[in-house]
Amino acid sequence: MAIEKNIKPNSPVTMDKLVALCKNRGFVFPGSEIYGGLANSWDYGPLGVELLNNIKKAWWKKFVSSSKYNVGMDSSILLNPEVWVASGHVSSFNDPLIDCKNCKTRYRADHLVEEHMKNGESVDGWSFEKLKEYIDSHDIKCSCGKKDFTDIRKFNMMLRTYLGAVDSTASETYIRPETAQGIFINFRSVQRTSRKKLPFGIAQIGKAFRNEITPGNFIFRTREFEQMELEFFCKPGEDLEWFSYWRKFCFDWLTSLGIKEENLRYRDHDKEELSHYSNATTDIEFLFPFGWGELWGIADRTDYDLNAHMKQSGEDLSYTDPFTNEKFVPYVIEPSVGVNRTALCFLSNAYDEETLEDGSTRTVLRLHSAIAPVKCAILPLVKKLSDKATAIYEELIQHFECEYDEAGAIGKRYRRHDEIGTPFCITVDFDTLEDGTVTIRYRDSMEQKRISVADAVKEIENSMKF
RNA sequence: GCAGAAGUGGCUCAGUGGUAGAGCAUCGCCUUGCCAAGGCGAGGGCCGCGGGUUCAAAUCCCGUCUUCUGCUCCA
Repeated sequence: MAIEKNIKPNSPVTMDKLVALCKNRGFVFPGSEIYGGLANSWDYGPLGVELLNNIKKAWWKKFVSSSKYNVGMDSSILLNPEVWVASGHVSSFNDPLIDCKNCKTRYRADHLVEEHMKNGESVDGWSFEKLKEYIDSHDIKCSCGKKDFTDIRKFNMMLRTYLGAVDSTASETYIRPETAQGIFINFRSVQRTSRKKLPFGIAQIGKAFRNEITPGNFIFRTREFEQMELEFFCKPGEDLEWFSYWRKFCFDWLTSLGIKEENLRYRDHDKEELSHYSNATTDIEFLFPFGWGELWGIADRTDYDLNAHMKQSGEDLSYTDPFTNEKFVPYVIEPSVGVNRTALCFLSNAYDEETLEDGSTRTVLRLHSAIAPVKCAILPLVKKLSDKATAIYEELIQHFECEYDEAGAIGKRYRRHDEIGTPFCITVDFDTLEDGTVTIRYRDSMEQKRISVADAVKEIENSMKF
């Protein structure tokens, strides 16, 4: 990245620094690197996968395990194509694209025709054949002067694949662009088996794929990404109340894990911006190094999805209130957040540089213990203490993620762990051989104290609560 | 897709026609008794790829690929 950007006045973080740190320390690598790369794909290394897992664990704990309302599920990535007809994904994102074979400029065929007709008439509903015929039979040229267009092709945001061994006989299907539909189509089964009464929610973590025209900003927008979604079903009329509830719940989850409030804001969509299915939508935005960006979308989807699936499938997805016998189609509140985007949020929020008294600079990731990939580093003060330190290391990895490092000066090893966000370092010295105590050193304050190994374990485990 | 920029060891880069370099990083040994960069040594590059010019190309020319940034678009 050529341009250094930093729009956060009091933070030293830039995208360049984050990308470099991620690559150098094993969080995130450019995808398919040895083959020259693949645009906007990223692979997660040893620290990156821990970070992602910790984020998912923390979300699941708050939204599922410790929630009295919600249950989890895991639906298939490949679904019957009818699902996407019902959801509107097949029809409503279907641009007719046409390319000039000469200069490679890309146009939207419908725009070309409308522009040529110059009467403000809409060509909505025209078939691709009709559009192509109009273009061929009229004097429509590319801006390069040539009239040599490709056939019209539809651009759909969904990635497609074929089920079945032979392409020609296989059926075309889609790779899911969101996890939500997998929940809606299982609504009845989950409700029946979990015996949940309204209001209740179904949560899912999983990958989704979108053929984005413009991906970018590192792991912020990629064609393959992971979502953490909750579909919360409630009675019509109670939806706006629950909408507010989850809106705040999501915000609090972020701040409880150390995301600074000044880096967060709500952005309510106004009426014109609302999608066709939504009553109300709020984004929780985070101040990324490149500017404010959507992190979490909380939408009141009304009964749109369940109705659509009822219509498409002919199945009854309504709910009967066991107390009143009232039968209705539930409304849905959907808080949806991207895992990868959240990882970028945590990294960016945690990144700090400190100038110490001796004038040197310390890079430190102030990650919450629950999120930090490594909770504790075990460091022998000098190599002679390796045996004892190794024994302690082997004990501690039974409790949480630890790293052992004996290379180089002690101060250098502290700094290495500051840089990857390790909240605690345990140093083994000669007193350890005598009385079993170690030095625990804190990433944020750089202070240290004597402690028994057992107490250190307790303290570290405590710090992971949120 | 368009426009701009860039591709030389893991990273940052120097090298503008004549045997591929530096710093940092990595690894080994020594040193090191608590906040990095002390000593010695080692590994690691078809200079993105292909073609051309030349006695000779990382360097000049043409093509191509890839990446990044911006734009178009966006549930």
